[in-house]
Amino acid sequence: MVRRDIEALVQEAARRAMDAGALPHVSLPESTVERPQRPEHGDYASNIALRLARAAGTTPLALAEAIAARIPESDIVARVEVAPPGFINFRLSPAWLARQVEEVLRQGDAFARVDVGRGQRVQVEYVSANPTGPLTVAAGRGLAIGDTLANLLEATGHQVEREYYINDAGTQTETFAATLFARYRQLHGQAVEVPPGAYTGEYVIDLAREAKERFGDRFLAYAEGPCPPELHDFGMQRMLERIREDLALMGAHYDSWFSERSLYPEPYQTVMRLLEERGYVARKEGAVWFTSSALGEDKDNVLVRSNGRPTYFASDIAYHYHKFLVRGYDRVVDIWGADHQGHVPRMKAAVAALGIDPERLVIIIHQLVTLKRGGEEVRVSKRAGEIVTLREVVEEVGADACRFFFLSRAPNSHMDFDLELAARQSAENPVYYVQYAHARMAGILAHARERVPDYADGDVSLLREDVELALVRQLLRLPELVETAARKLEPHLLPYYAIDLATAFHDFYERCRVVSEDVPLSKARLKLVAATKGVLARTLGLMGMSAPDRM
RNA sequence: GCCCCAGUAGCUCAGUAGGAAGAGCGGCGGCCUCCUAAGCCGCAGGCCGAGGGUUCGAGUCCCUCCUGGGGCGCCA
Repeated sequence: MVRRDIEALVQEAARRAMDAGALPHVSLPESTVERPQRPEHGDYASNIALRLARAAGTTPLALAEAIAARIPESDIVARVEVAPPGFINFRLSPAWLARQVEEVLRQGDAFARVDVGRGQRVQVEYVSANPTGPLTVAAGRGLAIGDTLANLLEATGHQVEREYYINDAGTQTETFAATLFARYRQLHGQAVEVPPGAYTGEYVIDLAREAKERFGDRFLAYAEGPCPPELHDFGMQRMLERIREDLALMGAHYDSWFSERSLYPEPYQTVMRLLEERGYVARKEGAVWFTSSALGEDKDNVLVRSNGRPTYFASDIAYHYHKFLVRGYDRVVDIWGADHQGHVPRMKAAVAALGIDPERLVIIIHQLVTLKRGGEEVRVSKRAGEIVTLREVVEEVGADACRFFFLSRAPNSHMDFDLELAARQSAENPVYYVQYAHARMAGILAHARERVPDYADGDVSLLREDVELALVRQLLRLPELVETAARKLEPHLLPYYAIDLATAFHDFYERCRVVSEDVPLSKARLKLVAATKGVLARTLGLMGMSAPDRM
């Protein structure tokens, strides 16, 4: 990775400066090299002199000169310059850059991999919406973030498991079942109301109709009681199937599906006993509480209701116990919507109470998606029935565009999604800009198959144009970007890189004819195109998007 | 009232462990005899919400305030 190579040169130069007495012996900052925004400042820049000038008792500029003069020779770097107020700027060697095309081709898929994870076991849990309705647009955002994060962690040498947590226990599922049962009875001509807090969406009526066809009137015998278990399970199963279909539409594939019910009686009972033994449990007002206020939280939280039934929070503690202590993940990443934000501190406190380092649990909160239609806000509530489903949006704008759009904003950013705009602007969506670049490359390679069938012996040292080398520079960014995005758990860096890469390619395309009368040059450029196509395809792959050969 | 998140170009948003203000869209003006014009080139557009502080240096860190979103259930 180039940044590391440059960093090593800087560190070596700094050590030499110390040995020469130009710099006192101080501990060197680990990371000083970055990519400047402006090309005049070179390909990489180190701020080491600015950071050490005070300790060295000299001016940043003088220290920069002292260090720059001691940068070891390297075939990577063509020029080292000192610039005010004390930056050391590096310009990469054109010949070395051109050679990297061979390197990218040789490495293939391995080029996008950076083994910093060392096989660490990481679980990524995302979406995990209740099986009480179809997936909403907000779930799509969680999906895009979680799925891409999982890809990034895999690319950085982690052993990744993607999990969907099925909330198939608890009050919400019962309310859902009760609604279904009421609808079922209504379809049989009974005058019953849906229960308070019911899921009033049309889809529950559809589901009741399905149940009626399948089961006839056999549940009417249960008239006055709660929803019959068989109908309840039927409803859950059908909703889950629906969710699986929606996920598949977005191209998400899970390694495991974890049922909340399966936490009972074990490991739930063990967890409750552990918390009790450790003194984090209190009984008051007929309920069992987790005494999180003793751990610095605002308040205590109920684990077991006065009616004897565990809360969602209790399930979640048992669930995380299972993740860490039964399955033994080194790290767990949960992707939650902002409506669960208040749940984060107590979840961390609970994990800590179980003796697990809370740093091992990373909870990424993504802000909610505000849906708009023609500038007007659309309220979305699963229970109230006004729903814009993820499926509707995917069918309207396509899975690739959805993913790209969801990924283009940092999880912490609020997001407006205007359905009309998304559909209308689809031709100008950056996703097409990026995919079009890939299709163009495929087109060129197809065109070349007849004229220059074999370019394996192409000499990449012929690549000397600015736009050619600018493209190579973009290719070399990918490993750095993958590492950064995985370390910071920020998948939104990928779409921006994809746009930069596509821009560099389009620019190259406009200025450089690839397949021409000049056969040696054609061969060299075909290698560049092939390398770029691979890098772009890998970038799109990390985002879970397709890389079309034709558009 | 308390807690979390955000406020950067007309709009939607980036800004890679403080370091040298960006992209896309929209606007205006150019470019197809040629491997895909879903493309390229140029122009315009900013007191980075406000005010203090730390620092050689702040969009980035700290404090106060303003605006918007989310939370503060024996719902999930």
